[in-house]
Amino acid sequence: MIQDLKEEYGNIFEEELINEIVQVGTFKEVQEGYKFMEIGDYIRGMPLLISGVIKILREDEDGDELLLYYLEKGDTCSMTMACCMGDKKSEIRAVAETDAKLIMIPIQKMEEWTGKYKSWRNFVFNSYHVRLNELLSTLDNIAFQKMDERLIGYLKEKARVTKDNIIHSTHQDIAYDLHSSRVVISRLLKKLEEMGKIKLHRNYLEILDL
Amino acid sequence: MIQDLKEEYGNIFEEELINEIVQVGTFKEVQEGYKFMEIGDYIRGMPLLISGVIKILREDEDGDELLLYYLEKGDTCSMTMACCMGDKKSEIRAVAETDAKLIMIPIQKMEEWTGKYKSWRNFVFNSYHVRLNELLSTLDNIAFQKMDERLIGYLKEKARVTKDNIIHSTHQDIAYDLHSSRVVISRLLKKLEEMGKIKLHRNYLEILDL
DNA sequence: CGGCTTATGTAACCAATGTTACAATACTAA
DNA sequence: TTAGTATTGTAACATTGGTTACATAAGCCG
Repeated sequence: MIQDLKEEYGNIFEEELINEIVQVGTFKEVQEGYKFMEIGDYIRGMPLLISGVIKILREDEDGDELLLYYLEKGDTCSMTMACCMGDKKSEIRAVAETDAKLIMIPIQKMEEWTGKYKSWRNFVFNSYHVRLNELLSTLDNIAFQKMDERLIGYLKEKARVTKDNIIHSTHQDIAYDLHSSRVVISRLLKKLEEMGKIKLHRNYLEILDL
Repeated sequence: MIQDLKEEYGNIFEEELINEIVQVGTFKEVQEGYKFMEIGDYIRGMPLLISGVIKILREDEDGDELLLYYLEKGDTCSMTMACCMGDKKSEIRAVAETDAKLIMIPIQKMEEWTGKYKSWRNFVFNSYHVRLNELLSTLDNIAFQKMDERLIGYLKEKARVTKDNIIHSTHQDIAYDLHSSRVVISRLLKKLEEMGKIKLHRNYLEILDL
């Protein structure tokens, strides 16, 4: 754990802070599909992602989903932080998109470290900053783009975070993430295939030239 | 200015911090329609809103707008903070929705105070927190609601922040904020009028029972 | 008053997306 | 192997929202 921590966070956190993290943090290794957090859950701790990808989803009252963004190594969940502050329930769902390693920090430490360590403060501010912009760009996509463009963006982003030009998703999976319907996604994917941009298979698809 | 400041922020900031703000902040009084910030502008300072309402807009590359949320007294602009951090350009446009009073803080002080004053730190964190949730809820509206529901929500919110059941907007104004077209908004407003929820006039409309 | 501008009402039409229904195919487990 | 299930393809249709076009009305200013 110390190894991983130093590798990912060594250059941004002071030695002393790293030591504290080692003492109070708990190492966690989870499999793809593991659900970290559900909407309405009380926050247990704050995650520092070491490796892997976590996807953050929003859901409306009918259970319709929408992918907000991915967390990658070096990221933390600002939503979690935002929730800690107000001692509130989670507004989002967090699911491991790939196998992942992370360190959970007890939420009490957040406030303490914020006064104590400048590097921690910067890290927290920076996370908020990044996440606000991420949310903004998600909002842009939904507000200003049509579904075909959103689909292309989704495939690119997914390929980027998983470092794999093969997208291991069914059409239904994609439809959920984009808050659309399976038929619509199948239709658009078929068009992309006809344009030579992707190749469709059962349960996965290849990105050729997006 | 000291009067206003103490009234709005006296109970959340230490005396000492208030004094610092008085020393380095500049008081500003602006009229409805005043444009604080344009997309691409470099951030000059951070606003502490004393009175009035500021609306925060997002724009896409074609110049299409979208209302993100309103800032009210006691609020500050997290987007601005987020931009300061990265020494970046503004991602949003800020326009006075009503006449407004505010204090501008030089951005250099942000970092300094964050280390020095716990109350400032909490304020900044809380602003991020509030803004993240605000953005989330904007996103919910766009992703999960239809235009008629969004329109009703818009009218309610606008009546709330302006404390006025008369909405002083043309249909075109509303269409811009909701990123829709005038004809669509006229159509939906007419429906709301037929349902007895609002009464339409030239250049304004009354909310009867939304 | 009479012409100009702005705001609103309305119809007809179009495009994008969502829905329903069903067939075809591929995989899975008994 | 076979029945059952999950996935994909596709057609037909509905709905929402956007576009174009034009009429009407209200306010403004000479």
